[in-house]
Amino acid sequence: MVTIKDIARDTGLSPATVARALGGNGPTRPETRQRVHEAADRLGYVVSSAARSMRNQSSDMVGLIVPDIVNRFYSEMARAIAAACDARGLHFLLAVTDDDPDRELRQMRAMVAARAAAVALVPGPHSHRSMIALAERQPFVQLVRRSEWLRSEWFGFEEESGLETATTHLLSLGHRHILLACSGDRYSTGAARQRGYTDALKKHGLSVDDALIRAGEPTVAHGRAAIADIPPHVTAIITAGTLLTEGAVDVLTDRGVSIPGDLSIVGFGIEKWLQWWRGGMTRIIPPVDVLAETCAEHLLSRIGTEAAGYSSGTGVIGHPTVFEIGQTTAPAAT
Amino acid sequence: MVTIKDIARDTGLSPATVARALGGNGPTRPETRQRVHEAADRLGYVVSSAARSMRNQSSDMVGLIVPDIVNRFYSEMARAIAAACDARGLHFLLAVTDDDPDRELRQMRAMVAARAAAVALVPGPHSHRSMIALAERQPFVQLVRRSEWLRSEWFGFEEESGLETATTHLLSLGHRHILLACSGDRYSTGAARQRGYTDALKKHGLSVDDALIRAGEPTVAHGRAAIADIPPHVTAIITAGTLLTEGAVDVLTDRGVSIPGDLSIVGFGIEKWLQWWRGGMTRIIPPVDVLAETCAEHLLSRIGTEAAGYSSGTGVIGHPTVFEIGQTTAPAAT
DNA sequence: GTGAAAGCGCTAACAT
DNA sequence: ATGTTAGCGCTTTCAC
Repeated sequence: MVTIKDIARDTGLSPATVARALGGNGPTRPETRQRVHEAADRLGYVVSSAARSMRNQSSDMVGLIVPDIVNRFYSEMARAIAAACDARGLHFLLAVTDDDPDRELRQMRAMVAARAAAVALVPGPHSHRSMIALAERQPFVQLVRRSEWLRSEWFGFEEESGLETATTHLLSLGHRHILLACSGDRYSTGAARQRGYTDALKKHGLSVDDALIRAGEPTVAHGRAAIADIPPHVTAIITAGTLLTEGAVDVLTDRGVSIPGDLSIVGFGIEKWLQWWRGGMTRIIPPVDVLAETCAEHLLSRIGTEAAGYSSGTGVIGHPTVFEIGQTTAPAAT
Repeated sequence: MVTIKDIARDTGLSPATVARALGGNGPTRPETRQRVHEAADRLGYVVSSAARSMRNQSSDMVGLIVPDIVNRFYSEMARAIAAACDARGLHFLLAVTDDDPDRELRQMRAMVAARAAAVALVPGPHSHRSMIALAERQPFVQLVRRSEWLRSEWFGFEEESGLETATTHLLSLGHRHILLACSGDRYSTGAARQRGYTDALKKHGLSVDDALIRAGEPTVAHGRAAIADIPPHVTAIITAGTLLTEGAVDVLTDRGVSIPGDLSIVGFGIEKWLQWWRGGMTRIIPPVDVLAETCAEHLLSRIGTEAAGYSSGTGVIGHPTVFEIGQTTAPAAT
């Protein structure tokens, strides 16, 4: 391994001077700098970020912990944070939890072990209590979902109003029995979306039929399962999640259900295909790119400030979702 | 920052004993280990991976450098590598290049600076020459695309035969003027896909019309541009890339082109919606999940072996693609 | 403008 | 089974 010492030996300078020449910190004659850089290139020198962060007591890594990097929701976050990091000379530590609390904890420990400059987390269900102490050790934000224990800023969406709008749309079309596929209340998003749905029903003076709330994991599999049996009086469904929408569409396509003739459907997501499916799906669109940008900026701006800079009441930013009416919802048959 | 020294002071032991108790390496009395762990938990100790990698002359980081993490092609790779890392107690450094050679080089330097245990790269166009030396410093593989300069193992797809199959399919349906949207030959995949297309034409004794090969960047924008003007005698198109397919579908939907009545189309990709679009798109499917798995296993298995373990002729693994015939291709009008 | 020296936190070698 | 010591590569005083 080529070190600063090797360059010092090669150029006949001291390690200190070499470091200054390379880092551009202290004073160095331009000629010296030249000579040092030439030697560094020739010998193939690359700094050791381990040594540097040891000395500096901080690294240039920013961490992101997500349930699933294939999900576009989260890969957009990764893209935005990676871009923001690159612009600032920071680097990017990605961790995937698969919504497993143990894995989540391991990854959070790894972030602390790496002395990450900042960490963003999409918390899974039942986060371990020891996450709290780990989160306090650097600037930290929660994304999309919010754990009740973790005191931190949060960047997410106004899930309730999104679902309320969607539900109201169906009610105004005359639908009275609306099936909701969503994630369970162990996920803050699942809970919020259920609230939005039930609130809309209550505002219209309707009672909530618990059998029509199909809560489960936010997966394609649950999307399928949630509509495996649709009671005959149901005339509309809402799939309140990207993967749930995908699973439901898969089943509906297989069955050859006529949309919106037999059934109205409101989907959820940002994927382009939603606007191509059956002439364009009526859907809830979380503006993920905006959120990702906002959050990346904020998180990185907090680097260097005190870690636990969170004062309760601040920094809870719910971004509104967009509701787009397409061809998959129509008045209920009378 | 709580260090081993603090635990040593707290327990009245020496730093070395504490390290042994925590790491489980050297011999320690169970009772001592107990005491040390209790103190570590109480004080909130988390090991410094910087210090550890400095001492060990190696880190527990595995790097992946991709053009675009939102592209499912690459997020699948990330998922597979992240999972494989987690299973082995390694961690995951992700870098995004946006197909910018400068950014690619910066990210590769960062990997070397972090003394990554292994690195996988999806090379962009015109990789810098200095990538060569950086690649040699740890186990290294190329993914999907292949740079001619970089000597390393490669995991990708049999792009040529995939395109040849697709083109032959259209030829056998009687199409004689087939437009190809693809990436330029600065991308190894673009070049290979073009070869597959022209080979098929030549085998059928047809000449290649260069005006029908629309090469550009692998982006949605180019997918749109490539079919902005379709010459009247063209009866079929192939969009040889995921984002190109997306862009083309967007335009075709806007224009209300009848598929396959007016035009046959062969797409490319793994996304679920391809099988929903117009009753299922005829398409080339690269089995990305298999490739990702294979590559992750291989890369991690090489950790600890000599870095430049590449002998020419070895390790060029092109995985076959799948060709699925859907509802978007039909016999050419006569 | 340059050099000498110290120390970041950890662990392995060696001594007890 | 535990303690002592040294050093990984870098940067930052502090001298000169």
